[in-house]
Amino acid sequence: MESVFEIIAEPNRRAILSLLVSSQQSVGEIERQLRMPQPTVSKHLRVLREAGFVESTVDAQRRLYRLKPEPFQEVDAWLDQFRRFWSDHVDALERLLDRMEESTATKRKTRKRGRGPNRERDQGETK
Amino acid sequence: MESVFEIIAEPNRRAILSLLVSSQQSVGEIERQLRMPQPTVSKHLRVLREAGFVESTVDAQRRLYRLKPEPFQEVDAWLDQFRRFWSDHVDALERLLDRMEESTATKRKTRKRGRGPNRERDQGETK
DNA sequence: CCTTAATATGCCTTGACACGTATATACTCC
DNA sequence: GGAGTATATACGTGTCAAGGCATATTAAGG
Repeated sequence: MESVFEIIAEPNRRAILSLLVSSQQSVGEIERQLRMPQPTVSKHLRVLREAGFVESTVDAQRRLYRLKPEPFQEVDAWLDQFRRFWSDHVDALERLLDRMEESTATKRKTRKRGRGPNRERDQGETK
Repeated sequence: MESVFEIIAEPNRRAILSLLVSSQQSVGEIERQLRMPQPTVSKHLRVLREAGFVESTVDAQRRLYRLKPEPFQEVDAWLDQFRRFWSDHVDALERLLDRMEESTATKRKTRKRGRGPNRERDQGETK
């Protein structure tokens, strides 16, 4: 189970991670909310912990699990190389929409610019 | 092979995707650069194509593969729910560094704010 | 202590998928 | 149209990880 990508490939693990966004949770709480057998939860948590996605503290017989940021940043870093590329496309789409608006004389001034970082544009190839 | 996450879980596929960032490539070029057997390349390309990561056009007997943006955006969208969380941590780290700088009287004024979007801060729990 | 609750671990089975090797398909050029 | 090149597909095999079920571990509380 090498990479962070293999870790998040598993749907149940993604579900657990999403659950933990709101706040830390005990194994039992996760078990109940996701309706999955307790051993399954524990095993996935183990994988997630060893991969650095979560950490746990002890509260009596409970263990409280919470997220850790690093692995997510790693995924984000990988995505980064593709951001330039895909914002080119978003921009092309926006330009297209702009032209359509213009010609239809639809009066919307500002469109919220998308979530793409690396906004140093201009380097054609909108093939 | 349901989700985009399973697709990018495979190292060779990630390698192919990274290759295609620079420009479109033929199967043979990928094969040579990554030193992997041609059937392997073709199979991975098939998976990537069916998942919408790449598309191909025909150039005589060659097929040129290039990236498509949508699946990457999907991954990015998933990451989004965690960004708030992890930028909290980055911010905490930055505050820490700021304090250290202050006390050591080190004279660096502006630190480049990290790559974290969703910069609507303030909602503690930097436990 | 013994019981109950909460969580972890072990073992087994099963299915998915990556790979290798062989072969099929498609296109080009002489 | 036959040889050569580029790419796709088919099939058999091995590996690995997820799930189910049973059981071990640890803590709490009477």
